[in-house]
Amino acid sequence: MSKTILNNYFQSLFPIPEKIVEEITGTFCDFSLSKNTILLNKDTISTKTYFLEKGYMRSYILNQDNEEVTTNIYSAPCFVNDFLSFFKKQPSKEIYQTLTDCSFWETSLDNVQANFHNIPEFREFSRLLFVINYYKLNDRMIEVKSEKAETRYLNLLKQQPNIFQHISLKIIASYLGITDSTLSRIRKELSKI
Amino acid sequence: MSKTILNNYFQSLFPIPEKIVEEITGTFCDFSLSKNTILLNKDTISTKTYFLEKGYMRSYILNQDNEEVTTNIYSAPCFVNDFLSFFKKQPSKEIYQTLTDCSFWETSLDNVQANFHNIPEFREFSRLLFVINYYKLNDRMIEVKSEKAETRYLNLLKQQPNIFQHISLKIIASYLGITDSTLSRIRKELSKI
DNA sequence: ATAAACACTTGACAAATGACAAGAAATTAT
DNA sequence: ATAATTTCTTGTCATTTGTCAAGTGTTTAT
Repeated sequence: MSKTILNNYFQSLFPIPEKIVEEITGTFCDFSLSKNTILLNKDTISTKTYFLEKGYMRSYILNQDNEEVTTNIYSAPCFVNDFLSFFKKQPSKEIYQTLTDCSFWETSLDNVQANFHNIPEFREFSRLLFVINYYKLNDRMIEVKSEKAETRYLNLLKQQPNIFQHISLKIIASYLGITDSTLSRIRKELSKI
Repeated sequence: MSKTILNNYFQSLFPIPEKIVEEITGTFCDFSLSKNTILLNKDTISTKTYFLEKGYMRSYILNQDNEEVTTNIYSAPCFVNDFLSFFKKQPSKEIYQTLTDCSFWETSLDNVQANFHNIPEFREFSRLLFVINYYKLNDRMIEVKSEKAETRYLNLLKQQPNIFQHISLKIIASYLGITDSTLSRIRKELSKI
């Protein structure tokens, strides 16, 4: 299994000498999961960091009424982590589930720690990954507070058109913070124009 | 000016030997701002990291209609950072404003970088700060998507009762993602019970 | 091949929230 | 001390979104 995609991902955020990238990704192992499989369940501690090389995933929580609320959608290539669970060794509140067949790279916390403390470039990379993730989440937060559902749908359609080919509208609706009925009506309205 | 509060904050998240904490905070300088002053304006690059020792702040953005949307509320003691602007040297999209008289500690990116690469304990501390901030933001995201305004208000009242003594309801409403009229009605309804 | 489960749409109605305007109360500036 | 500004409340009405239930078409499991 070639590590090209994984290695390129490291290069894409931050210029890192190829030798160092190979040192970082040396401990990563690959595996695959089929559609609708749970990668990380709630109430479990995440012991690995995951890189999604191919496929689509989501994370979701169950609210008081046991309804699923999609918290994030992941399209490869990207890292998939429950930061709190992985770094603080706490039980995850969210469930991470594949939405298509997926292939991954994983490595352990020990390896991440070794890289974090020994490889300056990896430290910078990790921090950048945090900054970018935080910023994306913050943007979504602003959007959900200040835009109505139709605008949020249109933004998503523009920013991640590919997910509509692979993920059900029910899940996309829950990601947008609306019901599937409402999303259906929004799409109907927009199709009239 | 005593660095006790600042030093204790470092100790509170992660056990760090006192000598090392003093090494970390050695480069921090203090300053004060009066109420309703802008600490960091939009379209500017954040060159400092800030620790709010005393007082209350908020960050907000201006939406298309030039309305203020409060993105975060800060109550001392805590770090106040625009991560993307500070670490990626990009213009900030948000405005950071004091809501009461505030006192701060600040240090430069160069100092943060030196600590990040030279002091393992600081690296761990920084990462933990990111993890905690991300997790809080994620929780708020889940809340705003799955709870109605009244529940969000009650949660805020429970989790941060102190802010209601220092921050106007208009700003709190905008933080909750509702109008001040709606917040006023929610409070009226609740007071009846 | 058939049944079961799921995805999507739609209708009728209810609930939540916003928009706008006006007024009272509190705070701030001069 | 007075005026100006801001904060908070409240009324009326419109808009957005949710709830529940039903129906159709598609996918999945056996």
